[in-house]
Amino acid sequence: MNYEKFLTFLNEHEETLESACRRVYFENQETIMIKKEKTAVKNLKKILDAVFKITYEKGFSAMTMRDLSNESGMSLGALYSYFKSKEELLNIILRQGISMVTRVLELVSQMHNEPVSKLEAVIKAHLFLSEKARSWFYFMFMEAKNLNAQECDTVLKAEYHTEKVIVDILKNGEILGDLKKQNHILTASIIKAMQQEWYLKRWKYAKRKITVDEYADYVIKFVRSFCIAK
Amino acid sequence: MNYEKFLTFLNEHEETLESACRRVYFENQETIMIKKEKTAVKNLKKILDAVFKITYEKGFSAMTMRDLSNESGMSLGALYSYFKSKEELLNIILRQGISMVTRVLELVSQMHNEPVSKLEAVIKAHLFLSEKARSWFYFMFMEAKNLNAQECDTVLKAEYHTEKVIVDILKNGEILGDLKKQNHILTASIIKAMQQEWYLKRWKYAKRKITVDEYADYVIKFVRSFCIAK
DNA sequence: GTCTATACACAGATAGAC
DNA sequence: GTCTATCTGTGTATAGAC
Repeated sequence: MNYEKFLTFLNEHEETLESACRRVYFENQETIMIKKEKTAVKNLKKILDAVFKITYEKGFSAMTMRDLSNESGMSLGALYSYFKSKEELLNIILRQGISMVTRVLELVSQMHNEPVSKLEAVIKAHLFLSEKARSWFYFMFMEAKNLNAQECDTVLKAEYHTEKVIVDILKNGEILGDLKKQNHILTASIIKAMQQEWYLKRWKYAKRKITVDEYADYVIKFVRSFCIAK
Repeated sequence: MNYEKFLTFLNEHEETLESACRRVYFENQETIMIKKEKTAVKNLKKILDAVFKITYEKGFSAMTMRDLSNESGMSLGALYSYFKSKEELLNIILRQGISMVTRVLELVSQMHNEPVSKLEAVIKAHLFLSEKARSWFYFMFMEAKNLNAQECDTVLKAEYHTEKVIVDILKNGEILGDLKKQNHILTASIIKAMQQEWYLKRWKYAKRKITVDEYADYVIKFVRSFCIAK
């Protein structure tokens, strides 16, 4: 699997950015006051793009509603018919981001049985997804801590869930004898750290013209050298 | 080297949190309106502790001066005799943090010659320092992007500098035949990612009772399995 | 050196015209 | 559905008493 093939895979499974906006619309129909789906989805996309852009530069809490109005090209009043407070906007984006990651990893995970290929597939899928939706990933990482207690718990569960996906593969591979005996939690954490590096320091790799395929292959080599049984 | 020995090492080289505050005082004497060193250093420590605590919970830009006043136990007026704006406070903390990291890594780097032991020493020193000054590291990572262009450049240079320390060791080790032929920049980036993981997800390891010594040893094992020539 | 009181700007959010 | 105008609370920063 490389990045290009992964994009095709995402399209086939209705996991584009546009369908993410459609999900946001359907899951928040009580608060979104717009009736026409097409209008709502189109504007939600404009809003999200603007949020990601501004937040990348100054963070969500420093972003003012007037900033968002200018960047999205919509008026203050119009914005407030898509969410009822700035805080709710934050929650909506984070919740949808988490469910997107979970869905995709689940899909990929079910496509493989053998531990080594499953491990590689899951690592690559996460990297490729973070490349495709990099502003979303960056946003989730940087803004998750600014949530209220309840929403914060949702994020924590997601963190543990993606970790557990890796841990389970490592455990199973150890039993089958394909993978070395190791501390599963520490290995999984380190793998997650390598994945995070990609979307947190995207600018560095862009500047050095390192592609996501090159980075992914290097991570896999690194992980293999430590995990594979001899 | 373990964490306890590293703390002794820091004390011997005047790299405590208190001396960091003293440096802040001496390097900003034009803007700090307090004359008595002892008073200034004591209050700067209170201010920094309060900034780190509040910022960890809600981020720097969401921290109000009133929050800082309450948490530090100093009045608004008093705070403004230690820095002339909230933005300047941010700059001061980031600049001092960067110079602390640079100094310590330089010190440790000069104590070793042989590539493998030098690599391990530098990796561990960074991890141990981030453990000792974890709020400072967390703050630097999360708030660096909210700087103006000039200050932002300082941070970038620091990022490249710490990366270069590792790259140089890898190159030298390759020449001497101790380390494998590899992409030095990618390996260094991945090592940095593992170091970041420790201070960014400190709560996770605290909850699981994983100590910095355990984490450091695991990182070293991981790196050795990939880097050492056979 | 530190405090309280306050200036003044700007934030989030809403009402009501179109 | 979207706009403009505006309310009201809260932000940073300062002035001047102690």
